[in-house]
Amino acid sequence: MPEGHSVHRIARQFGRNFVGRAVAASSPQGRFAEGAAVIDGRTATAVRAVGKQMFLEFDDDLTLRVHLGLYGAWDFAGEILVDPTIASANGRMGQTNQRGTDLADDDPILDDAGENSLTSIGAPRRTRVHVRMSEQTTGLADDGDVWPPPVVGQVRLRLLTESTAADLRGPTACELQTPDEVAATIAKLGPDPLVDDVTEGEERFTTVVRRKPTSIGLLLMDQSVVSGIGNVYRAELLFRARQNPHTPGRDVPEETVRELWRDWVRLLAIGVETGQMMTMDDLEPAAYRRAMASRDDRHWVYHRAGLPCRICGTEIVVEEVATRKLYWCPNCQR
DNA sequence: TAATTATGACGAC
DNA sequence: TCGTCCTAATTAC
Repeated sequence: MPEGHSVHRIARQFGRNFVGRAVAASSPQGRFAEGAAVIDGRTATAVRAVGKQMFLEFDDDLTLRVHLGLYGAWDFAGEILVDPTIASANGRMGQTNQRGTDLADDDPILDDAGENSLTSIGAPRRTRVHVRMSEQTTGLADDGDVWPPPVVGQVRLRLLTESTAADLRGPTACELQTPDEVAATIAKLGPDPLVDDVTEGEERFTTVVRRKPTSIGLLLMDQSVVSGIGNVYRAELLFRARQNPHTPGRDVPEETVRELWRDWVRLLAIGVETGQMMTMDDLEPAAYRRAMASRDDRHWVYHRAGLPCRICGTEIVVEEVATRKLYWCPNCQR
Protein backbone atom coordinates (compact mmCIF):
# COMPACT_ATOMS: atom_id res chain seq x y z
CA MET A 1 0.00 0.00 0.00
CA PRO A 2 0.56 3.45 -0.14
CA GLU A 3 2.23 4.68 2.95
CA GLY A 4 1.25 8.06 4.33
CA HIS A 5 2.73 10.20 1.60
CA SER A 6 0.55 8.72 -1.15
CA VAL A 7 -2.59 9.15 0.87
CA HIS A 8 -1.80 12.83 1.32
CA ARG A 9 -1.22 13.12 -2.43
CA ILE A 10 -4.50 11.43 -3.19
CA ALA A 11 -6.31 13.74 -0.77
CA ARG A 12 -4.84 16.74 -2.56
CA GLN A 13 -6.05 15.41 -5.87
CA PHE A 14 -9.53 15.09 -4.44
CA GLY A 15 -9.24 18.60 -3.07
CA ARG A 16 -8.39 19.91 -6.50
CA ASN A 17 -10.84 17.90 -8.58
CA PHE A 18 -13.80 16.93 -6.41
CA VAL A 19 -14.23 19.37 -3.53
CA GLY A 20 -16.83 21.96 -4.40
CA ARG A 21 -18.40 19.84 -7.11
CA ALA A 22 -21.43 17.63 -7.38
CA VAL A 23 -20.45 14.00 -7.41
CA ALA A 24 -22.11 11.00 -8.96
CA ALA A 25 -21.33 7.82 -7.07
CA SER A 26 -21.78 4.18 -7.93
CA SER A 27 -20.40 0.81 -6.97
CA PRO A 28 -19.79 -1.08 -10.22
CA GLN A 29 -18.69 -4.10 -8.22
CA GLY A 30 -21.77 -3.84 -6.02
CA ARG A 31 -20.08 -4.20 -2.67
CA PHE A 32 -20.59 -0.56 -1.72
CA ALA A 33 -23.89 -0.04 -3.48
CA GLU A 34 -25.71 1.31 -0.44
CA GLY A 35 -23.00 3.78 0.47
CA ALA A 36 -22.62 4.93 -3.11
CA ALA A 37 -26.35 5.57 -3.29
CA VAL A 38 -26.12 7.79 -0.23
CA ILE A 39 -23.23 9.78 -1.70
CA ASP A 40 -24.74 10.02 -5.17
CA GLY A 41 -25.66 13.57 -6.10
CA ARG A 42 -24.07 15.25 -3.12
CA THR A 43 -21.41 17.91 -3.29
CA ALA A 44 -17.97 17.16 -1.90
CA THR A 45 -17.18 19.79 0.70
CA ALA A 46 -13.77 18.94 2.10
CA VAL A 47 -11.07 16.32 2.19
CA ARG A 48 -8.29 15.42 4.55
CA ALA A 49 -5.74 12.70 5.04
CA VAL A 50 -4.59 11.49 8.40
CA GLY A 51 -1.91 8.85 8.31
CA LYS A 52 -2.99 6.20 5.85
CA GLN A 53 -6.64 7.17 5.85
CA MET A 54 -8.54 9.63 3.76
CA PHE A 55 -11.75 11.38 4.75
CA LEU A 56 -13.83 12.86 1.98
CA GLU A 57 -16.69 14.99 3.25
CA PHE A 58 -20.00 15.62 1.55
CA ASP A 59 -23.09 17.67 2.26
CA ASP A 60 -24.92 17.10 5.52
CA ASP A 61 -21.97 15.87 7.56
CA LEU A 62 -21.53 12.73 5.55
CA THR A 63 -17.95 11.48 5.40
CA LEU A 64 -16.44 8.74 3.30
CA ARG A 65 -13.55 7.05 5.06
CA VAL A 66 -11.14 5.10 2.89
CA HIS A 67 -8.15 3.03 3.91
CA LEU A 68 -6.35 1.43 0.99
CA GLY A 69 -4.77 -1.37 2.97
CA LEU A 70 -2.09 -3.46 1.36
CA TYR A 71 -3.12 -3.08 -2.25
CA GLY A 72 -5.98 -0.70 -2.57
CA ALA A 73 -5.76 2.02 -5.20
CA TRP A 74 -7.49 5.01 -6.69
CA ASP A 75 -7.43 5.41 -10.43
CA PHE A 76 -8.10 8.90 -11.74
CA ALA A 77 -9.23 9.50 -15.27
CA GLY A 78 -10.52 12.30 -17.39
CA GLU A 79 -9.49 15.87 -16.90
CA ILE A 80 -7.36 16.29 -13.83
CA LEU A 81 -6.32 19.58 -12.33
CA VAL A 82 -2.94 19.11 -10.80
CA ASP A 83 -2.52 20.14 -7.21
CA PRO A 84 0.36 22.61 -7.24
CA THR A 85 1.88 21.09 -4.13
CA ILE A 86 2.52 17.75 -5.74
CA ALA A 87 4.90 16.96 -8.52
CA SER A 88 2.68 15.68 -11.29
CA ALA A 89 -0.71 14.38 -12.14
CA ASN A 90 -1.01 10.69 -12.14
CA GLY A 91 -3.42 8.20 -13.46
CA ARG A 92 -2.79 5.71 -10.75
CA MET A 93 -2.79 7.05 -7.25
CA GLY A 94 -1.88 4.86 -4.41
CA GLN A 95 -0.72 1.60 -5.67
CA THR A 96 2.75 0.88 -6.67
CA ASN A 97 3.89 0.00 -10.07
CA GLN A 98 4.63 -3.52 -9.14
CA ARG A 99 7.61 -4.95 -10.84
CA GLY A 100 8.46 -7.60 -8.33
CA THR A 101 11.74 -6.05 -7.38
CA ASP A 102 12.44 -2.91 -5.50
CA LEU A 103 9.41 -0.72 -5.42
CA ALA A 104 10.34 2.88 -5.13
CA ASP A 105 7.59 4.24 -7.30
CA ASP A 106 4.86 3.90 -4.84
CA ASP A 107 3.00 6.50 -6.68
CA PRO A 108 1.18 6.26 -9.70
CA ILE A 109 2.39 6.10 -13.04
CA LEU A 110 1.26 8.69 -15.46
CA ASP A 111 0.12 7.24 -18.68
CA ASP A 112 2.37 9.18 -21.00
CA ALA A 113 0.68 7.90 -24.10
CA GLY A 114 -2.55 9.52 -23.11
CA GLU A 115 -1.17 12.61 -21.53
CA ASN A 116 -1.76 15.97 -23.01
CA SER A 117 -0.83 18.64 -20.56
CA LEU A 118 -0.36 22.32 -20.90
CA THR A 119 0.85 24.86 -18.46
CA SER A 120 0.12 28.51 -18.39
CA ILE A 121 1.08 31.14 -15.90
CA GLY A 122 -1.31 31.45 -13.06
CA ALA A 123 -3.52 28.76 -14.39
CA PRO A 124 -3.83 25.25 -13.09
CA ARG A 125 -2.12 22.63 -15.12
CA ARG A 126 -4.62 20.43 -16.84
CA THR A 127 -3.76 16.90 -17.63
CA ARG A 128 -5.81 14.54 -19.65
CA VAL A 129 -5.35 11.01 -18.47
CA HIS A 130 -6.73 8.26 -20.56
CA VAL A 131 -7.96 5.10 -19.07
CA ARG A 132 -6.03 2.05 -20.04
CA MET A 133 -7.88 -0.08 -22.51
CA SER A 134 -9.18 -3.23 -21.03
CA GLU A 135 -7.81 -6.37 -22.55
CA GLN A 136 -11.23 -7.52 -23.58
CA THR A 137 -11.88 -4.47 -25.68
CA THR A 138 -12.35 -5.03 -29.30
CA GLY A 139 -9.55 -2.72 -30.21
CA LEU A 140 -11.67 0.18 -31.29
CA ALA A 141 -9.35 3.12 -31.50
CA ASP A 142 -11.54 5.48 -29.55
CA ASP A 143 -12.21 3.25 -26.59
CA GLY A 144 -9.96 5.34 -24.43
CA ASP A 145 -12.02 8.44 -25.10
CA VAL A 146 -15.44 7.31 -24.04
CA TRP A 147 -17.00 9.04 -21.07
CA PRO A 148 -17.37 7.86 -18.49
CA PRO A 149 -14.47 5.48 -18.99
CA PRO A 150 -15.27 1.77 -19.07
CA VAL A 151 -15.02 0.00 -15.74
CA VAL A 152 -12.05 -2.31 -15.54
CA GLY A 153 -11.76 -4.92 -12.81
CA GLN A 154 -13.22 -4.78 -9.33
CA VAL A 155 -14.25 -1.20 -8.78
CA ARG A 156 -15.74 -0.81 -5.32
CA LEU A 157 -16.59 2.82 -5.77
CA ARG A 158 -16.63 5.16 -8.71
CA LEU A 159 -16.88 8.89 -8.10
CA LEU A 160 -17.61 11.13 -11.05
CA THR A 161 -17.77 14.84 -11.60
CA GLU A 162 -18.58 16.36 -14.98
CA SER A 163 -15.02 15.80 -16.10
CA THR A 164 -13.13 13.65 -13.65
CA ALA A 165 -13.45 10.02 -12.61
CA ALA A 166 -11.98 8.32 -9.57
CA ASP A 167 -12.19 4.55 -9.24
CA LEU A 168 -11.49 2.85 -5.94
CA ARG A 169 -10.49 -0.78 -5.87
CA GLY A 170 -9.26 -3.16 -3.20
CA PRO A 171 -9.61 -0.91 -0.15
CA THR A 172 -9.41 -2.45 3.26
CA ALA A 173 -11.91 0.14 4.47
CA CYS A 174 -14.54 2.08 2.58
CA GLU A 175 -17.39 3.31 4.72
CA LEU A 176 -19.57 6.26 5.58
CA GLN A 177 -19.03 7.94 8.91
CA THR A 178 -20.71 10.60 11.01
CA PRO A 179 -18.57 13.45 12.37
CA ASP A 180 -18.39 11.70 15.74
CA GLU A 181 -17.18 8.52 14.13
CA VAL A 182 -14.59 10.40 12.15
CA ALA A 183 -13.37 12.08 15.32
CA ALA A 184 -13.17 8.74 17.07
CA THR A 185 -11.17 7.21 14.22
CA ILE A 186 -8.72 10.08 14.18
CA ALA A 187 -8.41 10.13 17.95
CA LYS A 188 -6.93 6.65 17.82
CA LEU A 189 -4.15 7.70 15.50
CA GLY A 190 -0.69 8.86 16.45
CA PRO A 191 0.65 12.18 15.21
CA ASP A 192 0.89 12.89 11.50
CA PRO A 193 3.48 15.53 10.64
CA LEU A 194 1.19 17.00 8.00
CA VAL A 195 -1.77 17.23 10.33
CA ASP A 196 -0.36 17.93 13.74
CA ASP A 197 2.06 20.54 14.95
CA VAL A 198 5.46 18.93 14.43
CA THR A 199 6.81 20.00 17.79
CA GLU A 200 3.83 18.61 19.64
CA GLY A 201 4.04 15.54 17.47
CA GLU A 202 7.64 15.02 18.45
CA GLU A 203 6.75 15.20 22.13
CA ARG A 204 3.85 12.79 21.81
CA PHE A 205 5.89 10.33 19.78
CA THR A 206 8.91 10.52 22.03
CA THR A 207 6.92 10.17 25.22
CA VAL A 208 5.04 7.12 24.02
CA VAL A 209 8.03 5.35 22.50
CA ARG A 210 10.19 5.91 25.56
CA ARG A 211 7.60 4.25 27.78
CA LYS A 212 7.15 1.06 25.78
CA PRO A 213 8.84 -2.30 26.06
CA THR A 214 7.83 -3.01 22.46
CA SER A 215 10.59 -2.98 19.88
CA ILE A 216 11.13 0.25 17.99
CA GLY A 217 10.62 -1.68 14.74
CA LEU A 218 7.08 -2.56 15.78
CA LEU A 219 6.37 0.85 17.28
CA LEU A 220 7.12 2.62 14.01
CA MET A 221 4.50 0.45 12.31
CA ASP A 222 1.92 1.09 15.02
CA GLN A 223 -0.49 3.72 13.68
CA SER A 224 -1.53 4.68 17.19
CA VAL A 225 2.06 5.66 17.92
CA VAL A 226 2.83 7.54 14.73
CA SER A 227 0.71 7.88 11.61
CA GLY A 228 1.61 7.02 8.07
CA ILE A 229 4.75 4.92 8.37
CA GLY A 230 4.64 1.55 6.61
CA ASN A 231 7.07 -1.24 5.93
CA VAL A 232 9.32 0.65 3.53
CA TYR A 233 9.68 3.83 5.53
CA ARG A 234 10.08 1.80 8.72
CA ALA A 235 13.10 -0.04 7.39
CA GLU A 236 14.64 3.05 5.84
CA LEU A 237 14.10 5.31 8.85
CA LEU A 238 15.73 2.79 11.15
CA PHE A 239 18.69 2.40 8.85
CA ARG A 240 19.11 6.14 8.49
CA ALA A 241 19.16 6.39 12.28
CA ARG A 242 21.53 3.38 12.46
CA GLN A 243 19.07 1.96 14.95
CA ASN A 244 18.60 -1.73 15.72
CA PRO A 245 14.93 -2.55 15.06
CA HIS A 246 14.74 -4.93 18.01
CA THR A 247 15.65 -2.45 20.70
CA PRO A 248 12.72 -1.83 23.05
CA GLY A 249 11.33 1.65 22.63
CA ARG A 250 12.18 2.65 26.16
CA ASP A 251 15.82 1.71 25.61
CA VAL A 252 16.29 3.77 22.46
CA PRO A 253 18.21 6.93 23.33
CA GLU A 254 15.86 9.88 23.53
CA GLU A 255 17.87 11.78 20.96
CA THR A 256 17.50 8.88 18.51
CA VAL A 257 13.75 8.76 19.04
CA ARG A 258 13.54 12.47 18.32
CA GLU A 259 15.77 12.00 15.29
CA LEU A 260 13.41 9.30 13.97
CA TRP A 261 10.45 11.65 14.25
CA ARG A 262 12.28 14.54 12.59
CA ASP A 263 13.44 12.26 9.82
CA TRP A 264 9.87 11.12 9.25
CA VAL A 265 8.80 14.76 9.04
CA ARG A 266 11.45 15.24 6.35
CA LEU A 267 10.79 12.05 4.37
CA LEU A 268 7.05 12.51 4.40
CA ALA A 269 7.36 16.02 2.99
CA ILE A 270 9.66 14.79 0.24
CA GLY A 271 7.40 11.85 -0.49
CA VAL A 272 4.30 14.01 -0.82
CA GLU A 273 6.09 16.45 -3.04
CA THR A 274 7.72 13.94 -5.37
CA GLY A 275 5.39 10.98 -5.20
CA GLN A 276 8.32 8.70 -4.57
CA MET A 277 9.71 7.18 -1.44
CA MET A 278 12.98 9.00 -1.52
CA THR A 279 15.04 7.73 1.35
CA MET A 280 18.51 8.22 -0.04
CA ASP A 281 18.26 11.99 -0.37
CA ASP A 282 21.40 12.38 1.67
CA LEU A 283 23.50 10.62 -0.95
CA GLU A 284 25.88 12.69 -3.02
CA PRO A 285 24.25 13.89 -6.24
CA ALA A 286 26.07 11.60 -8.69
CA ALA A 287 25.54 8.49 -6.63
CA TYR A 288 21.98 9.57 -6.04
CA ARG A 289 21.20 9.89 -9.73
CA ARG A 290 22.73 6.49 -10.33
CA ALA A 291 20.63 4.95 -7.59
CA MET A 292 17.39 6.55 -8.74
CA ALA A 293 18.00 5.46 -12.30
CA SER A 294 17.60 1.87 -11.28
CA ARG A 295 14.38 0.55 -9.99
CA ASP A 296 16.17 -2.01 -7.90
CA ASP A 297 18.52 0.40 -6.33
CA ARG A 298 16.58 3.02 -4.51
CA HIS A 299 16.71 2.07 -0.87
CA TRP A 300 19.25 1.57 1.84
CA VAL A 301 17.90 -1.74 3.09
CA TYR A 302 14.30 -2.29 1.99
CA HIS A 303 13.99 -5.30 -0.27
CA ARG A 304 17.76 -5.76 -0.26
CA ALA A 305 18.03 -9.05 1.63
CA GLY A 306 21.31 -10.77 0.83
CA LEU A 307 22.77 -7.74 -0.89
CA PRO A 308 25.74 -5.89 0.59
CA CYS A 309 25.01 -2.94 2.84
CA ARG A 310 25.73 0.27 0.96
CA ILE A 311 27.79 1.51 3.90
CA CYS A 312 29.65 -1.47 5.31
CA GLY A 313 29.15 -4.31 2.83
CA THR A 314 27.55 -6.62 5.37
CA GLU A 315 24.69 -8.70 4.00
CA ILE A 316 21.33 -7.10 4.59
CA VAL A 317 19.12 -9.50 6.51
CA VAL A 318 15.39 -10.01 6.32
CA GLU A 319 13.30 -11.33 9.17
CA GLU A 320 9.62 -12.04 9.43
CA VAL A 321 8.31 -9.90 12.28
CA ALA A 322 4.60 -9.84 12.99
CA THR A 323 3.93 -11.15 9.48
CA ARG A 324 5.85 -8.31 7.85
CA LYS A 325 9.31 -8.40 6.38
CA LEU A 326 11.89 -6.45 8.28
CA TYR A 327 15.07 -5.53 6.43
CA TRP A 328 18.12 -4.22 8.24
CA CYS A 329 21.89 -4.17 8.42
CA PRO A 330 23.04 -6.07 11.49
CA ASN A 331 26.37 -4.28 11.42
CA CYS A 332 25.35 -0.66 10.91
CA GLN A 333 22.24 -0.88 13.07
CA ARG A 334 23.57 -1.96 16.43
C1' DT B 1 -2.81 -21.53 -15.43
C1' DA B 2 -1.47 -21.49 -10.81
C1' DA B 3 1.18 -19.70 -7.13
C1' DT B 4 3.27 -15.91 -5.13
C1' DT B 5 3.77 -11.35 -3.74
C1' DA B 6 2.70 -6.65 -1.96
C1' DT B 7 4.01 -0.06 0.87
C1' DG B 8 -2.12 -3.13 6.03
C1' DA B 9 -4.86 -4.04 9.83
C1' DC B 10 -8.23 -6.64 12.44
C1' DG B 11 -10.15 -10.22 15.39
C1' DA B 12 -9.95 -14.83 17.57
C1' DC B 13 -7.30 -17.89 20.40
C1' DT C 1 0.54 -16.35 16.44
C1' DC C 2 -2.78 -17.40 13.26
C1' DG C 3 -6.43 -16.70 9.94
C1' DT C 4 -8.93 -13.35 7.40
C1' DC C 5 -10.15 -9.66 4.19
C1' DC C 6 -9.41 -6.88 -0.22
C1' DT C 7 -7.04 -6.99 -5.81
C1' DA C 8 -3.79 -7.15 -9.54
C1' DA C 9 0.76 -7.91 -11.30
C1' DT C 10 4.47 -10.88 -11.71
C1' DT C 11 6.67 -15.23 -11.53
C1' DA C 12 6.81 -20.13 -11.55
C1' DC C 13 5.42 -24.31 -13.58
